[in-house]
Amino acid sequence: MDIFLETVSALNDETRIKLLAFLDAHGALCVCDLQESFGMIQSRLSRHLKILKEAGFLRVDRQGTWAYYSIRSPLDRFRLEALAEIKTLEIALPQLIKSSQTGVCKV
Amino acid sequence: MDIFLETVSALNDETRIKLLAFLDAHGALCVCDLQESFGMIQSRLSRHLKILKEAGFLRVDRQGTWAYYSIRSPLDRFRLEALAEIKTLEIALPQLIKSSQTGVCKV
DNA sequence: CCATAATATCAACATATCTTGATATATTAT
DNA sequence: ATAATATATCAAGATATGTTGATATTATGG
Repeated sequence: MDIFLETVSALNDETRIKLLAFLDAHGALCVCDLQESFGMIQSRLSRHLKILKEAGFLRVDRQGTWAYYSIRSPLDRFRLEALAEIKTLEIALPQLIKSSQTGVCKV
Repeated sequence: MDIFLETVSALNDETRIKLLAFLDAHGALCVCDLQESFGMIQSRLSRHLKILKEAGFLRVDRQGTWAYYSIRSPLDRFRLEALAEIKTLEIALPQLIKSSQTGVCKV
């Protein structure tokens, strides 16, 4: 029950749904990239990523000071279905800005 | 997005998860029965049933003053998967008390 | 029409969640 | 060690959600 509630609770936020769709579309991205792409302040992003990670949706790979977030694989059935459902939604996602690669990243 | 969020939001509550599991197990029940079975006050139940209904999980059949709630059918894929996931959870459900049939129903 | 019963809604309060800005932690380079 | 950068955490305020008790609505029977 608790795990299911944690999963559902993680899905219960528009920002996090967009993050899942975005990461699903673009693969691994660091907080920096997401910050630039979504025009969102860093603490807010960090919080949502943490919630998605703890709910089993995301994995993190740390490389130096960067933290690359991506969709966890494999996902169990329900999370996979949730992600599939999210992909069917017509969500306006931002343009990807890879500030981590252009060296422009300034928090 | 909005519909998905409404669906997920409806699932984001322990009481409602139990109600779904209970209605799935027992079929159509009136508020009265649920009230007795769950030992829950009527306004609280009514609220949760409304949320589940508006999120597309439940249907209501009114017979006189009674309102019989049951799992809506057919359910779309995601809601079906959610319900399936709920069924896999080991939730302690209350005993069914059909006060509507024993005539004991007193709100 | 009036009373009763089942259900729905409302207002007030409590609790949880989200956002923001500030601060802390961790890693790399000098 | 110090500085700089990326990320994480925290505290405070704003908003949303859940619970309760009271009241409203709707249908039935006398």
